[in-house]
Amino acid sequence: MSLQQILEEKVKKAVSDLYQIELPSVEFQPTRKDFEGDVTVVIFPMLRFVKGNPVQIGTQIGEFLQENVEEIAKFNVVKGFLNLVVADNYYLNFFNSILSTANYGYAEPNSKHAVMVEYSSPNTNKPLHLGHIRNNLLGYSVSEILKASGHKVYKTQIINDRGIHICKSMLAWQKFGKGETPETSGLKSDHLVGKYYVAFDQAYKKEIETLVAEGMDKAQAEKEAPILLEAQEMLRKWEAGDEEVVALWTMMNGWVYEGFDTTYQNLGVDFDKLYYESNTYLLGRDVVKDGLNKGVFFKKEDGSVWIDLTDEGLDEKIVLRSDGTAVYMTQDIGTAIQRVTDFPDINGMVYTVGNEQDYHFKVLFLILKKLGYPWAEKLYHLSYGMVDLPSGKMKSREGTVVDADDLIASMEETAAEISKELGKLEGYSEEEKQNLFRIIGLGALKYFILKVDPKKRILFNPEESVDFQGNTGPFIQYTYARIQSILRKSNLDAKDFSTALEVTLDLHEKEKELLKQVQLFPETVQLAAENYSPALVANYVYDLVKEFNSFYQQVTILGETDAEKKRFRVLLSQKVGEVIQSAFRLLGVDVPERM
RNA sequence: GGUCGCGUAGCUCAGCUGGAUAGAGCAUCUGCCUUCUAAGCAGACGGUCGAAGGUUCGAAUCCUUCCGCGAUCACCA
Repeated sequence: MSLQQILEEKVKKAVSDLYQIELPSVEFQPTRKDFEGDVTVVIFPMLRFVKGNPVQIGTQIGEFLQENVEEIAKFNVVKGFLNLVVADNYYLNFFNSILSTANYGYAEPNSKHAVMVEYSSPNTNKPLHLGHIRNNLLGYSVSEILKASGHKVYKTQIINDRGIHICKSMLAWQKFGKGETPETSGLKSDHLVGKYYVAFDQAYKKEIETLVAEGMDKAQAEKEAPILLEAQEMLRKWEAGDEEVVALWTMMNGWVYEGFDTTYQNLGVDFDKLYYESNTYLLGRDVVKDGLNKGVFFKKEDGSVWIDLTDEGLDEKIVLRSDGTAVYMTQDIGTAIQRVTDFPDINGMVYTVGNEQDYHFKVLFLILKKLGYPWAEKLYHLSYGMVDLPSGKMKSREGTVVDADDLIASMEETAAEISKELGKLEGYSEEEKQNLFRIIGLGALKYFILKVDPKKRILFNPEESVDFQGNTGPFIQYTYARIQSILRKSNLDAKDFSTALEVTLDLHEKEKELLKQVQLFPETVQLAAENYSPALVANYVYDLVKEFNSFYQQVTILGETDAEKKRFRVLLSQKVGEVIQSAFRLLGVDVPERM
């Protein structure tokens, strides 16, 4: 039973004994730093039931608790706030109880229903950029958080491997590529494909210019530029299964996948199952026809199929074109159903997709509900804000993107520069150093992105890039490394680490604060899972680390002469290190032994 | 225009189901390495919580209106 649960009962008992009144609930909050105490009971809400002076009521309840509850050592009352000082041995007992707990803070694996998390839905015509990085990191982290909260999780990706965009890259390569391959060009394979996507756009723009110069109006030129018509023709050929086009498509998509794999690997994200739109884009059509019979959808005169959502305050939405072909919505309906078929145990899906698609998902979920799928109630759009540059939106075609691979590389370089300046790595091999720079560079990047509430947009300034000091990944990693250094020097053996501590120890104020923060970890994991928010984990671990550094500065650990006190401080440090590592694992960030 | 989201210190962000004097980091300034890693610690400076009303004993938090920024409202994805 948690402290708060114990106290809630006791406060109710106090009020019942003192005033013969049954309280429906009691309001607690952590005591503010400027007052003495650990937990505060707010008296104001009780005044509705208990008439009287809040200070007097608080004092009487405080006296009752001090006398009747062994966990309460002292109390004081300020205005309507009853501040309770919790006894040291309560915290020591708590610490003993988690001393040997592996994966402290994580719930029993697979104790909750299975969830599928979709993240990263790239187009296959260009390399990944900073926007994809946010998507990937968020989706991966939320998956790990859901796992830690007890869910079984399937990570998935929907790869948009068909459509006009990839045809543009293919056509430009055919026209201007002269048979260039990743091998002959020396370019990373997805970047090579991206190069031709840009080349297409340049050629297209030039053709429009020419047409406009010849007297055509701009809108018409944009529709009739020969190279665009060619690309559209190529898409038709692809849909018709033209061998040559399909072979080119297979080859160039292959290049892109190879490049994506490297980027994913560098980012440290992975997937349990892949879905390709080229396989699923026809899936939804039968379902739509079914829904048409059931009256969920209706057909217009031209043969197109729609759903009327005006009762829900939305518009009409098309689900099938007049020529019978699928739109985005159709294929998403199909994909959702396919996933439930493939993984019958899932009871919920999370779509990690930018907030520009809020409306799409609102409609998609409504349609699935109207089609009568019970699991439609358990769908969640993890909507996140865009990553913008000071110059505005990132645009691949115009080259104003922060490339994922470049960014990762530059983070590692910065980590290397700083490490070199600080010069603490004597004895490390070149390989160990490189590995460390990767851990730190990626840590800085991932933390920078994940600490922000997902729904807020991120402004990324490449000039200023990402900090390595203050509320940052490296700051937290540094604290972990310091703790490991203490553990190496502590000369304690395995038994010292597993034997329960004397509960008669007097706690230093900093030790108590640390224990309180450690105690919050399990509920933080649950809260982060409920809110699909890695930011809660990031902020939690930052507070923990700040608290530890303050403790580290003020209290000697290895220099302590009392053996039991020293052992406690080492063990406490070790536990804090464990929690840092566990929390960072939820963010997909590694921790170093030294730095 | 309709709908949705956001607006907190110069900048980047916290602030749980309403509670005490709104908190961090960066930047600027001041101390602290002959004790466990100074990527650190301690402190100073910095706020009409976009604006106005309302609910409440109490509002950054809930409600309404307005302002600003963004997204969306395609037989695009």
